[in-house]
Amino acid sequence: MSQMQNVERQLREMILGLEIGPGERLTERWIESRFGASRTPVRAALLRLETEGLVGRDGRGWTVSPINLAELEQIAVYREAVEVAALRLTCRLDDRSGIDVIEAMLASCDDTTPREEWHRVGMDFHIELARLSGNEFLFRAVRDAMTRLSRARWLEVRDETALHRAWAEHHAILAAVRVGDADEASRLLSAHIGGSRERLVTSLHDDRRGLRARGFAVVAA
Amino acid sequence: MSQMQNVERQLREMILGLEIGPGERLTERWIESRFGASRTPVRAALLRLETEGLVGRDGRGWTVSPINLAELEQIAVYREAVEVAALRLTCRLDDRSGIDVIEAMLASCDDTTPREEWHRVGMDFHIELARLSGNEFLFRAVRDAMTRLSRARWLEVRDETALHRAWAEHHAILAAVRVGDADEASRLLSAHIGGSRERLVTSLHDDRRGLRARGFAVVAA
DNA sequence: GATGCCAGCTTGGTATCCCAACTTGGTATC
DNA sequence: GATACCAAGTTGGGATACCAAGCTGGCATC
Repeated sequence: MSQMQNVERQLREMILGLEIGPGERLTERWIESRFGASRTPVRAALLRLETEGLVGRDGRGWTVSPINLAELEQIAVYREAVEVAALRLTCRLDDRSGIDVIEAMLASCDDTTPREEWHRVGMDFHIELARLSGNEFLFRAVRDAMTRLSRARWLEVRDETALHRAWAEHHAILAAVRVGDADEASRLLSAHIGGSRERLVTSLHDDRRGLRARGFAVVAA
Repeated sequence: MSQMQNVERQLREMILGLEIGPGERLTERWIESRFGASRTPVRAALLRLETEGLVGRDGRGWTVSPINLAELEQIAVYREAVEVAALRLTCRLDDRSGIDVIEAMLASCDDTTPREEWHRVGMDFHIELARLSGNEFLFRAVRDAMTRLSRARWLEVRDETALHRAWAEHHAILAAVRVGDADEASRLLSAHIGGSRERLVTSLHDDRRGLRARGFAVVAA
């Protein structure tokens, strides 16, 4: 593994894992010493992460992108458009056996599974579902949207009931895809994403004070 | 203007303008000497252009992305999803006066306008229409898709009639948006994009031999 | 004590150097 | 003539040196 990919991967993990807080300043020299790399791979990593929206330029200098409420709502609209489009493509495929793999993925979570794993699988559900469509651009759009959302997603599900409801919705979507009912699958997916957005925005709004107290920059809608 | 942005912009223009042929190899050192910059900004530019899909890695080394017929078809599906989503958002806005600006943009082309300008305005129509939605992600998705299509678009319109028909469709879409008829606007836009895809693919298929003769790499569907 | 100013430090941007991996061309060997 | 092999060159990845701009802290001035 090259240094470049290494720095990129580790830095992304730190940002997504909130080990570096949203809004925090980053200096190339700090990253350099933190990961034991020189500035060349550091800059490459920053340029990449910038296109993912995880870091941004702050005049001179770099900043971990703040959590932006308005942006999260826009992403929800965006992902609904691309996820539904991908889903409709998938429903028209002759071979939809790929949903079995996704079904198995969902089933891999049980009561003993740590919360963090549920989150990851919940995201992967949407990503893999989009991948089934075979359209590389729709897939990437969903993957990138989920990446951007992932820092905020840990806020979303606190209670078990909401989590299990989401899982039931995932299964229902797969069932509709299995029988090729594009309209029903789309309706379910739209509702699922809408509900997710709703919970996310509400939860984030409620927790803004707490986030700010932890030093995280949160931009209001 | 910093060197970094300079190299990026000039290199992008050369690639989009087919001054560097699809499939051509690029070396960092050649770009360096060509634009009188050092390798640092060159590499920053390449990393950027890679995320735009204009250049790619070829094992070790860089290559101008070939024109990929399958990719173009996938982009057409992708852009239809995001453009229609953006259009529907726009139709729900209270203030849709932005379409006047777009209308004026269309009107700026007449029989004396060079062919290249028609192309640019035709692309900008879709980009600006998406911008009206106010959704940054849908807007960027459309802009990036149009960028990727732009190298192939010059193939599309040879005859005047097809060009004028496209313009008529543009006007019809705007008219539907103006009165807030989302369903009609979406239908027209979908048909417009579908027709565009059809002509593009046909034209590209017919010209593949010619493109290859010019040394351009073209990947079949 | 408030304020203006300057030296020094920090920062990202750029240039340049080094290196390992790979390519290439020629050559010695059979 | 075919082939194995080696030397020289090329390439991208990485490290480092240097620079201009901007920030900071402290000192002189009022």
